[in-house]
Amino acid sequence: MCAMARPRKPLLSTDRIVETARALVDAEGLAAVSTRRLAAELGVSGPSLYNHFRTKDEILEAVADSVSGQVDLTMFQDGRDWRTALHDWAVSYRAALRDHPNIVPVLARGPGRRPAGLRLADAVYGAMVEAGWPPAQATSIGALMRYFVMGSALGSFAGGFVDDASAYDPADYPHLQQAHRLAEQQEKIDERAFETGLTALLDGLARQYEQVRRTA
Amino acid sequence: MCAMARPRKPLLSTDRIVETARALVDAEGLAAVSTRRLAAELGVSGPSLYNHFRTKDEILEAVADSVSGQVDLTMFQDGRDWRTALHDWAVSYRAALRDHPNIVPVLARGPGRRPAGLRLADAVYGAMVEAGWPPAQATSIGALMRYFVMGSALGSFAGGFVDDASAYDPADYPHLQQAHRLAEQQEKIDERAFETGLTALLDGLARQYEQVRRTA
DNA sequence: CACTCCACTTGAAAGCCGTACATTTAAATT
DNA sequence: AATTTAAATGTACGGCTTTCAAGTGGAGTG
Repeated sequence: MCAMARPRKPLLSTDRIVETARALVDAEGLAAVSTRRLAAELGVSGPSLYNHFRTKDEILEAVADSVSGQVDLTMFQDGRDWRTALHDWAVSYRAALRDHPNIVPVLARGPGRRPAGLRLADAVYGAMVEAGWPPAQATSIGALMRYFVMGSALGSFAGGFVDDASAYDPADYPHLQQAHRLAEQQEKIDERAFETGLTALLDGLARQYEQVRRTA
Repeated sequence: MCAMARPRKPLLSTDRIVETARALVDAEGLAAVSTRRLAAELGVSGPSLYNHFRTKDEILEAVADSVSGQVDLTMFQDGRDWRTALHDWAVSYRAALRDHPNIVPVLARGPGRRPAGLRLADAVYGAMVEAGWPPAQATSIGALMRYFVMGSALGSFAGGFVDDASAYDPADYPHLQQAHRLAEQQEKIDERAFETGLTALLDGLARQYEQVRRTA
């Protein structure tokens, strides 16, 4: 019987796979992405994917990279001062993660060998050095900003406090009595915590910058 | 034939399961923990675990919680000023994660309903309020500190940059030429980035604290 | 002491999963 | 025209989590 040979036009392309996978991740979460399910979504049968990717993980990495690619980097070329650029970058970074919260765990594994992820690190590092930071500090800044943005994404919209009040015995957490009620306003809390932390970080870095400049 | 009945003394206990699971995670990573493998490690057969936990995920959550429980919290009762206490807490928190890096992805999903995780949040919140921070800010501080510590753990010892130099085409990331070499010194970079970021965060928060105190 | 009930472990099995492999056919290359 | 390569397929293997009925010893009640 027909063993479905090579079609006139390829049914699959890496781009189509990544795009469909991203849509599936966004809509139903990481756990919903199985090779069979994704293949079905593409109108294709299971192992076909392996003609375009060596492994399922490669697909997820590609999805993650496509999200990294959505982070705006133009602020590093506008002649903005380093502090404003860094702020805007963090906000844009976080916005990209917020748009695709379900892929964050993959992204959080670090830049790895993903081109767009590396481009992020490169842009920050370059801009900081150009702004006058010593190379070692510039490296640190890239890393610590990533820590904060990733942590804020993972800890919040990827599921933080449980909103089921019955999960808490108020007697056990005396101070949280007020705080847990806020679980329902989780979004606002996260937004505020992110802004507060970002401002604090940048204030603190500005202080270090002055010291560095003074001794140079 | 013998269908292995109820033994004189229960072979399993939730504590023994959690302890063994933690050892397995530490030694071989999250991926090595399958119900069968864990059961084998306990000298028991597969589904026996389900007499003590409803799901595998519950086991991992328990492991994560046991790690949260190792975080020192005494600094919040020593009469230390809030800034020093916060610093010491962050360091202790990170140290606990560093001791069990493989469970970090589970921990990063947020405190959920894990008792020890909630106790952490409670302690920080309470200490900040007592130090004079307004409740809303205290909540933010607990969240943003968690963001930073978790992000730093995930982004670094849970696997960051790939150390295979062939992964990078230097032409693509002009500024990273120097930086990527440092992948081999990853640990030192992470340590420094963490310290730099923590100091900056605390400096920034101290500044906000002054403003808050002044207007109160 | 007899008897019932429950706690604990088990083997078997259902229904997923990722992926290796040989196979088929069309396109691309020589 | 002959040959190589690319894309899709069906089948299959081994692993996974979890369910379930069944068996058996201990604990509690009469």
